[in-house]
Formats: sequence, C-alpha cells, structure tokens
Amino acid sequence: MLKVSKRAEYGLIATAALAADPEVRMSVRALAERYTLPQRLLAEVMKDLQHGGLVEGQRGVNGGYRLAVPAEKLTVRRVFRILEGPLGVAQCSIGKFVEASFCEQKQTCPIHDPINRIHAEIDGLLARMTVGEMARPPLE
Amino acid sequence: MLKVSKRAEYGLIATAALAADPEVRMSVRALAERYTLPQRLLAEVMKDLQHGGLVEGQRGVNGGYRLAVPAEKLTVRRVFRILEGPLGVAQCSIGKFVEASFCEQKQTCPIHDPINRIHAEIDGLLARMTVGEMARPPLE
DNA sequence: TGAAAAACGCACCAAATTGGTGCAGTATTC
DNA sequence: GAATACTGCACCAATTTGGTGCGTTTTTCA
Repeated sequence: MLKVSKRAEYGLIATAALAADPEVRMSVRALAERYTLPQRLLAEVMKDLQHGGLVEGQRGVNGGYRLAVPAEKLTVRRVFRILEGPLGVAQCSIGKFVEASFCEQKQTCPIHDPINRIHAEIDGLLARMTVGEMARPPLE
Repeated sequence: MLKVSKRAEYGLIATAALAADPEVRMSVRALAERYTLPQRLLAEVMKDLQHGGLVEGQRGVNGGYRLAVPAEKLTVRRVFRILEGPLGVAQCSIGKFVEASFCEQKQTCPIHDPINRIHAEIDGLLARMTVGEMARPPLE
C-alpha cells in the first residue's frame, strides 16, 4: 500500500550516504557493497539522479558520485520525482503531479477533491523532508 | 509514485457514496453505473469491504450495501488496509503495518528510521481522514 | 602507454502485481 | 418461480518492476 519503488528506496539510501560527507566521492561499487544493493541497478539509479542534477559523477579511477546540491535542501520529494514515474495517488489526482489534470469524471466522481487533498498532503510531507535530516540519526 | 490501487480507489468512491445516506442500500449495479466503474470488480471490492466489516450487504431484489459503521468514524486508512496488500513504503518499514518488522539491515541501512518516519506520517494522515469528510463537498 | 577502474547508454528479460472476467452458487423479494 | 442481487473462487492478460547484458567512454596510475 502506497509503496515506494526499489529505485526510489535505493536513491534515498545513496543520497543519504553521500550526505554524510559532501566532499568525498563514493563509487557505485562502494555504495552497493556497503548496503548490499544490486550494483547494476544502483548504477542506473545514480545515472538518473545525475540527469536530474541531484548528484554529479566523475569517471575513471577514484571516480564516483557526490551530491550536487546541499543535503539540507535536497527534499525526499525531489528524489522520488526523479526515480518514479509521474504516477498520482489516483487517476483523478494526477494533475497535482504533472501539468494537466485529466480526470474525466469531475462531475460525478465523489472523491475528486478529497483524493487530491490526500495527495497534496503526502506531497507536502515529502517536500518537507530532506535527505539531510534522513542522514542524521534521529534525535531521541 | 505512491499510487493507490484501483480497488482502493473504487472502495473510497463506493463508501463515500454510501455515506450520503446511511439508511438506504445501494446495489453494486447502481454504484457501477453511477460512477461508470467495472461492475464485477466493484463487486469484488464490496465483498472485501463486507469481510472487513465496513459495509453490510443484503441479497435479493432491492438488496445492496450500506455502511456498517458511521461514516465519520470510518477512516481512509481502514479502507486502504482492507483493499490493498500489507505493503509498506519500503522493505525496512513493513513493521509499521504488519506485526513484526523484518528489515535485515538495521545496522547498515541508513534510512531505516527516516523511512519509518515517512511511513508513520502517511499512515497518520490517512488515519485522520474519514470517509465522512470525503463525502461532503469541501467547504470553500 | 596501456591496463584498470569507473561512469555512461540502452536494450532487454523474467517475475510479480494489477485490473478485470468467467462461471457457478445462494439468498431474497415479488 | 422468476428476477434480482450478493457470494466465492479461479483465472487471465497487460502492465510494472526489479534486475541484467553488453558495450562505450573517461580518467587515473603504474
């Protein structure tokens, strides 16, 4: 229920790891080994994050990735948006995520607005969470 | 991203419709026609909701379903829990939804707690929304 | 200068999930 | 007893998803 894809999960893990030290680059191999993630898939994820401008990669020996934006300003929402399709909570709420809403049943659909509310709330929640916070162990 | 299944969506539509008048029973056929939903699938959904104790069905001519609980006390979360599998936001956060958490990487997983936080927040959000509110047009 | 390390690109597959049906049975009303 | 409507369960086809194959390019270092 309301599950997040592996891609997004791996993306969070990787960015959170990179957030620990913004200077040092980490290779996909190192990340995959450390957290026992499938290396090739993680590579795909990092590539996507690079395209999205969240990380920058350097090739060659001693290459790897590091964050391209400050961890405190990198929201979970941004990571998710890059790594998952533009899928909404329900058909009639896609408008909140892509440009145009195209629910064909605005007249009759009794949950058009409420589901948008749910969606907006979740969206806002993710927009408030940053990778920076996630990297830090929770204060107890 | 974070999408809800059709089953859950249909379940929300149906319960919201039933919430309009708790006395009157509505047949699956009537509901499906009114909102142009696939009748057989909606029937499956209603059956599940019945098993979950959210609605009560009556067979025969003039039969149909009505809410078994007050709409104001029926949370969106309950509907979702019945109509979707026990899937968590990520593997390591399933514990928030089912009985036991079984993330195998508690030591190394850098997002164990944060993703649980996300999950808990979404969970709380859904637990605060009731079908009763959803049935009412939003006050503007 | 060349071997190794690492990021890139893109197509592809197999398994799981999901939306949706088929078909039969039972209860209720008129 | 015919029509209506819920109930039960298996099943299918299409999509999505997690994951690979295979090769190219870039950079470092010995």
